[in-house]
Amino acid sequence: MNDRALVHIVDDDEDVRMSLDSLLRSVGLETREHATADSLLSSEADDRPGCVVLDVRLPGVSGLDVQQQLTRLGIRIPVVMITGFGDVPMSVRAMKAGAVDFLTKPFRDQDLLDAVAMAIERDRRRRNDDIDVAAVRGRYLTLSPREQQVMMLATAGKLNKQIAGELGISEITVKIHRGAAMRKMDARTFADLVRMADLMAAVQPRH
Amino acid sequence: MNDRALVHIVDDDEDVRMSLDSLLRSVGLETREHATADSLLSSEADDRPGCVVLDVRLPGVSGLDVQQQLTRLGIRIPVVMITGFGDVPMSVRAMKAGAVDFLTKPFRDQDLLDAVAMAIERDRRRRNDDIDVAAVRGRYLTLSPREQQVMMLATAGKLNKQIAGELGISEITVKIHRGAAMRKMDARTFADLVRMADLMAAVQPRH
DNA sequence: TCACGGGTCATACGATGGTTTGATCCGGCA
DNA sequence: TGCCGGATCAAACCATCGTATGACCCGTGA
Repeated sequence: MNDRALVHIVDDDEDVRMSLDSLLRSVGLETREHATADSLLSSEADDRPGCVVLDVRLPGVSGLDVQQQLTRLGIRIPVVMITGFGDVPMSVRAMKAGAVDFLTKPFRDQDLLDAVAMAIERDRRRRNDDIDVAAVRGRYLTLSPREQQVMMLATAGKLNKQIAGELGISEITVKIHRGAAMRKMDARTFADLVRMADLMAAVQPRH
Repeated sequence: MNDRALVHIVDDDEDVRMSLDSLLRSVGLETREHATADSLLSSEADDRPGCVVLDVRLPGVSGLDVQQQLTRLGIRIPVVMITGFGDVPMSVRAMKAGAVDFLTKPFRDQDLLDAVAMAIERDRRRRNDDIDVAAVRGRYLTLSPREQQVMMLATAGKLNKQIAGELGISEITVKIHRGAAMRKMDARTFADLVRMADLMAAVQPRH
């Protein structure tokens, strides 16, 4: 509901690319064509929702490896797999790796469009979530070290008095840091602050 | 790390069942054999982690339909699909529906054991999460209607004074309800209460 | 009829939270 | 050298929270 979506088409067969391209454009989607995996990987990150339509059979590397590489690079764009020579283990691997769909050629146009629509919707949601988390995290980084400490201890349920004890400072100083944290985090209430702390803790925590 | 896991084997071929049975028992897993989908569906719910090893080809219904039916019934036990006659669309449908894995016969014993182990681990985690949510929800239900209202408004960030205004009661009464909610919810701090409210809101909300 | 739980409220008190004013100290940086 | 942000603290003040005591009303069920 925000930006115009962009679909990356990765297939070494130019005819297939053109065909997919015109199909996707016919429903109002913008597209980029890539003949190789490198072309996709070297394309600059787009600041809008989108997905990748990825052929499994590519010159050099497999589409499955490309999918894995995207994950490894932290590029979490949804992938719709297509292939002319698919087998079950291949499709299962792709789906396990998070593919939105796995279509075997020839597929019906509508099936691809459905898969792409689903992928874009998924990306849109993920991006919105990421934006929220990034905003909170960004504000958190503007806090001074002490303010960050106080915020974490406070949202963990500690009283100002306890925080003061743990940090070896006076309670009045804790209150000042706490107030600054609330202001900088743009938290109207303490409940907001707790939720922001949880939001930051929910993602990222390298297990 | 809690209870002994239970694996349901659903296959109409007795030889296959026995073979799977002995394989799974050989690694210390407990099993139940089912020749039909109905046998599985009519088996009582087990109060321990487990999974289903489900043949796609069953007399009458398809394993895919059984999987769907489990979901529809709210039985969220993980499913490992196996089949002798699998094709890509079938495997994709199963994986989309949440299957842990989709193996085509003949498969290596180790592949099945890996899939089952993964499924059980997933179930264990889900069950632990469910237990936490159920415990909180259970305590929430012991709150009187007023106490529930006050808890929700408080965790939404409202001040006692505002809550009193919205409910048309005095602030002192709000404090009493709030205190009772804290006690009954077993929340040591207000931050705990906020997290409990979020935990309950996170699941269930039929979107 | 009585007991009980739920809901309501007042008074009173103490603990906790939040802000302002004003001040000191320190390290980095122009 | 002087400025600035970060950190520290005190005093004073007010708002808010939390709980205890005691009280009243009401509907339900023993």
